[in-house]
Amino acid sequence: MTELGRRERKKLQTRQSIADAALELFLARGFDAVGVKEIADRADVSVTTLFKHFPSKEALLFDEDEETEAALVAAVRDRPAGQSIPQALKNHFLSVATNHADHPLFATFVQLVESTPSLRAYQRALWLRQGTSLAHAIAEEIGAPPDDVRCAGLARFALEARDVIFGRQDREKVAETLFGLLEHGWAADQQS
Amino acid sequence: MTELGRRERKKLQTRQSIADAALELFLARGFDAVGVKEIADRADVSVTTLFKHFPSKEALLFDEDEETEAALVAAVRDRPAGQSIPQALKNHFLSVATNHADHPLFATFVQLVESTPSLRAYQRALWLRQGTSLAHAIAEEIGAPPDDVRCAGLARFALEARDVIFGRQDREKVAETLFGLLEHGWAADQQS
DNA sequence: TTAAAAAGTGCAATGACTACACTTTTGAAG
DNA sequence: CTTCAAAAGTGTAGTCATTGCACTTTTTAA
Repeated sequence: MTELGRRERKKLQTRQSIADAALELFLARGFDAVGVKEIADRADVSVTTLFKHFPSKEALLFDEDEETEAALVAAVRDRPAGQSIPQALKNHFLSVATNHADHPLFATFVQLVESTPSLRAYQRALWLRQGTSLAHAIAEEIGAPPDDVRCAGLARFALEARDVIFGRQDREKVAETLFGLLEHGWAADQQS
Repeated sequence: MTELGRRERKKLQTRQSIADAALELFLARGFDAVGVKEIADRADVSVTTLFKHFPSKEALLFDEDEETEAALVAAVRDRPAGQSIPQALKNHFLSVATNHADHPLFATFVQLVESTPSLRAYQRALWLRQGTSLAHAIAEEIGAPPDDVRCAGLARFALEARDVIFGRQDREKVAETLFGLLEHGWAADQQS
């Protein structure tokens, strides 16, 4: 199933070297204080090659986003019977957040992103893209047309809530409050 | 009250020339196809001067934002008695949207922003900033502490809703749906 | 009248990103 | 095993937004 030839392996390895170099340098000295050239040097590739693997400097930090998106959709689709969609999303975000809190690097990573405007913007853009997939997943789940406004709205509100949740310390309580807000309106004239 | 000396007047005039030149060129040829140099030339100022008036190329298009923010806060604060806050916000956005729909330039402007990623990102960042003022206004209105999570959430959801609303044609219906979602949750354990 | 603050200028630099023309490596077909 | 086209990588030179600097010209206010 995963038939990777030498070529593909080397390519992935190069990509990984670049991403690793970037992460280390960014964490050590901050996003704006590190130039693309320096990252390329440390990964022992040319700047041109770096940009063949990543579309922008910001992208160097955000790699595993198909997984994130798949997990998000799965959280909605595979939620336990009887659980509402907002509930499922709330639980998903909380579990992701606490999972990450284990990883010691992660706190630093979040801090880096939060403190760098251009990274925040980039991350938001990525989330927005996930918004449409999430909206589709929700729509399918309740048997609505894929571009249903209600579903699109819930999706965007939920992603917005995630943004707020990750920025706070008292996640549990915040999540409860925000998704509570959505839960009632969602349940009002919709079952599931 | 509005004591503007010659100096201030000239400064404003320069600023306006730049903004005008930028708007014309961007509308005519698109954001990415117009260089800062060209704008400066048309406004008959140096590039250096341009950047003394505006912090970035994107900022050339978004000028009147203190007004926007003030109007937003006012919409909440001065809403008719008995009207809920989500209702007030919904009405505000709809009236702004239809007001703008009159102005023929505005449709083109919206189109320009929607179709240029870097402009969308910039606009979102501006809205986020308004989010905190709006949250404060809401909190004050219901007598909550200024950093109340519930209010911050409602504020962000509302601004998100605005984003969706402006991107659609059937604004009225969309607004009804989205703010309906918020209305119920908001009313659930909160009066006003 | 005059000196300091503000507005504007041109120049040179930085840093992200791209186009280009080039070399090396690799997969696969014969 | 040879060969050859695609893929991966390189270096150079460029564009474009943005900033620092040292400078000139206004404008204000004492």
